[in-house]
Amino acid sequence: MKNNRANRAIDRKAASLPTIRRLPGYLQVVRQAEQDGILVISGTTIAEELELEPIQVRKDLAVTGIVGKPRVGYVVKDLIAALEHFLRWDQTHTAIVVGAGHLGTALLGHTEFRKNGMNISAAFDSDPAKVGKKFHGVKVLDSSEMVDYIKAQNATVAILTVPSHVAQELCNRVIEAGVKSIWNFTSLKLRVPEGRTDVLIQKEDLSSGYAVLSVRA
Amino acid sequence: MKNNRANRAIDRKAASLPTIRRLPGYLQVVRQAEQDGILVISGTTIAEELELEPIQVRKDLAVTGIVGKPRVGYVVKDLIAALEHFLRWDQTHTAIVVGAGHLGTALLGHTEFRKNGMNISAAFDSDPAKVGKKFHGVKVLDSSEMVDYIKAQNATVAILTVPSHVAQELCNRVIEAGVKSIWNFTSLKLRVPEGRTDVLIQKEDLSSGYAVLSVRA
DNA sequence: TAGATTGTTAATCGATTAACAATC
DNA sequence: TAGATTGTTAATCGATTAACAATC
Repeated sequence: MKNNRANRAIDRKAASLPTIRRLPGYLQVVRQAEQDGILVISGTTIAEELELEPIQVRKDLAVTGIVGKPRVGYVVKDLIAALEHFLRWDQTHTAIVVGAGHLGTALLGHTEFRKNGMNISAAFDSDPAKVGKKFHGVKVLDSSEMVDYIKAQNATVAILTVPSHVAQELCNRVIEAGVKSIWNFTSLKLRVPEGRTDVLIQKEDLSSGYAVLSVRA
Repeated sequence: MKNNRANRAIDRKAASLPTIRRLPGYLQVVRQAEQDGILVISGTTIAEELELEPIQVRKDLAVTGIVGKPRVGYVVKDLIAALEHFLRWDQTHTAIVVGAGHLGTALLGHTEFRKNGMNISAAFDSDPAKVGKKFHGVKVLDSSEMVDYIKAQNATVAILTVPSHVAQELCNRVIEAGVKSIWNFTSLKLRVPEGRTDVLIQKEDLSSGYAVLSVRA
């Protein structure tokens, strides 16, 4: 198997971060259209639904490789497939939740993830009171089993919902065990070990959202 | 009392959305420095901590009105105050959580919000099994009491964690009752009633983060 | 056909980065 | 003083928006 990033450049156009972040919104609208029995949808329609500019929608959709029909729009079925494929939501990613606290268990119940290819197969916690319990059908295992589990199950995604003071250490451990993507819900900026350019850390920052809410209100 | 937005323009420089979103990160670093007994901190140091460019940190901090000392940096105590004031985190905002599901109750336990001026005083749900319960010290009340409660408590923020299909209706109801800011955790794009330019809806989008994680991995 | 929509190429806008004088 | 850091002004970079020919 060759380098993933290089291969990807061939079958995908480059997409900016803002574009990538808008794609799920498009997918949601188009999936809804499919539910409503609509077969073809125009960029203009999608734009109205999301209060965006039609030109922005067209440009964004273009990164998926979808080709529309002038005068008509995009074939709904094809557009969904193109979006899902570009997002890699058409394949299963095995994930674990690290930290079975309030937020961690809430994410276990988030059905939307599963619909989009992310299969959370276990949660881990060091609290004996939590170990062995099940939340939303997902079992909480002891942290000491985490590394072996990641290797055995070939988990590629770790969702970090632990207290800040243990976040970096657990980050290191999941990377060591083979995790390729870390979804960091802690308020701490995490660092990847020196030279591990194959690992991605995505920070999910509630305080940023709260800042916008506070300042713009 | 005069128009808030107009007043604000006088004592605050305009800040771009990206800048606003980075401010909580700076605040976190500087609060940590204070904890460590550090009295003065340079933009360079903050930048290193967050893996940003020093010039970006300086430019961002400037929006708060803080003035640093060449050769030295910023007085930690003053910088914290400036950031908190700019973010309006130095005053209390009364908030309610609408929808006491997994995510809603998780947010009730999020202590960081309280530290930053957001006081979640109640949660609302229409499920009789949930009404009357307490999560993390916050009571769940019946949805039918919501409008009266917002008026009586002068709640200005509503955190929406309800199923998509009831989100728009509840959005309308909290606005009607006087809420000025809605933090929308549903996957639905919400609309404010015609002409209500005094209401802000901030979408908190887990699927955007997941998209970045999936595509960049 | 007439007209709406796509997709490309160019223009604009805004955020980031660079350069550098001022300063403690 | 020497040198690190601030804050301002200018340059660059990248994303958004506009214009428009192609097309079904």
